[in-house]
Amino acid sequence: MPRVGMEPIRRDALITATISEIGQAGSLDVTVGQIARRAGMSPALAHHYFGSKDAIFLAAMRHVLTVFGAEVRGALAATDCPEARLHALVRVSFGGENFRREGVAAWLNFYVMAQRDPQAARLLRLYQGRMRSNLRHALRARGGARAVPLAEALAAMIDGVYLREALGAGQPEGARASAQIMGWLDAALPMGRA
Amino acid sequence: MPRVGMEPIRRDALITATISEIGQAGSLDVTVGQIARRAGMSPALAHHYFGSKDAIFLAAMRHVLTVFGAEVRGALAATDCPEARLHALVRVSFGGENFRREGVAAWLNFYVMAQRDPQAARLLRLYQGRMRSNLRHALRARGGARAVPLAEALAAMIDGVYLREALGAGQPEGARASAQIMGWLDAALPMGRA
Amino acid sequence: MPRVGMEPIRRDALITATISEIGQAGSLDVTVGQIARRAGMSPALAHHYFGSKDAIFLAAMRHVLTVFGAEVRGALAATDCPEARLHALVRVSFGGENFRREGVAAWLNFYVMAQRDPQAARLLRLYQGRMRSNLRHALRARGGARAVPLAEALAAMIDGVYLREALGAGQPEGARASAQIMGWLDAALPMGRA
Amino acid sequence: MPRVGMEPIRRDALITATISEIGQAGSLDVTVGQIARRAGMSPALAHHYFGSKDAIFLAAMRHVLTVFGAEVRGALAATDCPEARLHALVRVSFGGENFRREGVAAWLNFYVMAQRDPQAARLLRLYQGRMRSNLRHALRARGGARAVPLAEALAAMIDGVYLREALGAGQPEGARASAQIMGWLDAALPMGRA
DNA sequence: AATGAATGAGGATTCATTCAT
DNA sequence: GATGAATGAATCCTCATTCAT
Repeated sequence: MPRVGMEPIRRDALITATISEIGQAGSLDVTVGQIARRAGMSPALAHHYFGSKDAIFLAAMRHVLTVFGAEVRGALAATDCPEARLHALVRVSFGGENFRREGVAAWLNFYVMAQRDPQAARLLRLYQGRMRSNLRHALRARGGARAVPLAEALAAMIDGVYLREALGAGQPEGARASAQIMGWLDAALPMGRA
Repeated sequence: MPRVGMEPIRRDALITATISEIGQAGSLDVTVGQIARRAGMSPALAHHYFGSKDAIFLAAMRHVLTVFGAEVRGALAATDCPEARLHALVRVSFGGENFRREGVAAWLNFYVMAQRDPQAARLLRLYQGRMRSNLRHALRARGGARAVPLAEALAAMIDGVYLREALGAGQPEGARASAQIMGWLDAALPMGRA
Repeated sequence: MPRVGMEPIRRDALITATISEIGQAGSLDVTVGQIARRAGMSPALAHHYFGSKDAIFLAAMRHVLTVFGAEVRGALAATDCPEARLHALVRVSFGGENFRREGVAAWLNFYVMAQRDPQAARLLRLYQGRMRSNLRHALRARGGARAVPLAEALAAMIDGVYLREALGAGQPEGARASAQIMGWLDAALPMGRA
Repeated sequence: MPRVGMEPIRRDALITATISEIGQAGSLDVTVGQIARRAGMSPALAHHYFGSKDAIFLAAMRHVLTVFGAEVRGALAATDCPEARLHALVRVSFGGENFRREGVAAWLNFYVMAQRDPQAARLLRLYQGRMRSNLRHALRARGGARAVPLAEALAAMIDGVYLREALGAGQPEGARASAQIMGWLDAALPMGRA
């Protein structure tokens, strides 16, 4: 039953399956067979479309970061108020697609992958750079000269909370995480302080 | 040339080798053979002493956390001043044994392992619990009622900075990391504020 | 853009591509995909036309032998002088289509194929029989009763030199090979000796 | 039932099995599994001892050439008479270990392997060099200045006859092959002619 | 006529683990 | 105490081949 134009469908299915499988396994110890089965095809087809297991992983990672980037852009487009943009950045980090159990685990494991794969490292640095830059701009109004180190700190804290949520026994809860971060931010940098 | 009383020596050698291998590989994709070779023995002997690969990993993780715990205790024993103890906790987190390249990678991967292995998860939660508790006590003097959420925040931030350093292109730098954390803390909670 | 009457064109393209690929690989370890790609079509079409990989190989072998047979006929048609015909047989063996690097490798590998495939063996024996017969006739004038064993010897030697050239580091050189063979022949059977 | 000191035994068994398997298949299309099974062990053990399939093939080829070299030395040691040495060289080429059905096929396929593997090519050139040198020396007495080209021709013819025997329907017959070669040699270079 | 889609079968290689010595 | 020997199970990947379009 081969229909034409399957390529994008198959690729998407494989990427989704990869993220799910990594999320469920909690590690990159996932076989192409598992991924392919979840995506409803043979392992051979997975190789046909991606060429190698690493390429599949990389595509999955790129997908996660792309989706996240889109969400960030979407959230920032809604307002020009620096304060609101700051909140949006934090909220987006702990909301949406990439904060379900699966996504969190996948994300954490991409950090691991980046230690081995230069392309993965590049992707991750790209994400980090954009996040820092966004935070700096949003903090400028409120933090003035302290915006730069504060952006750094905020970014680190977001990752830290992410890590904790990834390990928590229960379901990660985006709202709680966001609130936590914003609470700390308000403590460190009361509004109208600059 | 089998000698008596080799057991502790062999075990130590294996644990050290495990941490080094994980650090070098940047992931848990490390074979028992590699570990054993680095430890100067046969894979069979490694199994003889630990029974399984997972047991070796777990022992290595336990070792890292034990050493870290000892360093914390040592640092806290030096003073009763809450302020100094706070600094000590942060400094210890980014200094000593577990903040060399290898140690950082191993640490990060133990987080991964904890997603799969309940015993590893338990160990990690133990460490986290102790760290939170220590931070809370040290913050009580300065933060009063806000000690609890602030401890949480500080702990998360420590992990977040850890993550960033693990990924940085260069060598992780403990001093810089400590300074960053303390800077944030001073911003959020000026001395003598409570 | 399927056009009618493509069959012979496609088949020829595939056969040529097969010989090139085998020549380049230096062995029969050549995939249908490689052959088809070089012939400018999909692997599926290659199968459509030949039915199986073995059939493709066989057709290629048949082609090589057919071309060789045609060259022999052409060379022999030029003269009736036995001496000239003898030279022609040798010259043709080391000249033309089948003595370029590719051809030599393909030829050698057809010997290998003949060890497994009865049809290939039959083809090869056919070629050998014709060659022997031609040599015998050409030698009759000069060698008399010794024509039969000498034809055998000459045939063997042609194959032997072929083998050496196939392995030589540089490009196979038809002229040198021919001269070598004729030198031996003149030594064994001086002209006008019979 | 692991006994110590198995390594040489296993290696030998694998080499022998490889030659047999190649001989039987008539090509290098032989799996490590087949070889290992015939050698009475698991494929994993075969890899343990040789590291790769190519290494197994290479060892087998080296073995064949080594045995052949030993037989040559043995035959040449028996006499100082150039004539006898010449006969010995030819006889050895078509006798002994390497002229059973299996050996012939293996030999032919090593030629193929040499087109792909530089190490194999080196081995083969070594054998060819030694053979040529031996033939030259043995021919010097009889052929004088013509020894060099004649050695070349003789070497080529030996290979050519080898090829024919490899393809013959029946069992290769060393005696017949030897007689054939010597007959031609006597025709080209009658004794006492130089 | 032509091809993208799809897969089953197989093959090299790795590795944790066991066992006899 | 220590290790070489040994393997079963898995895993990635390749490829000839088929099929619907």
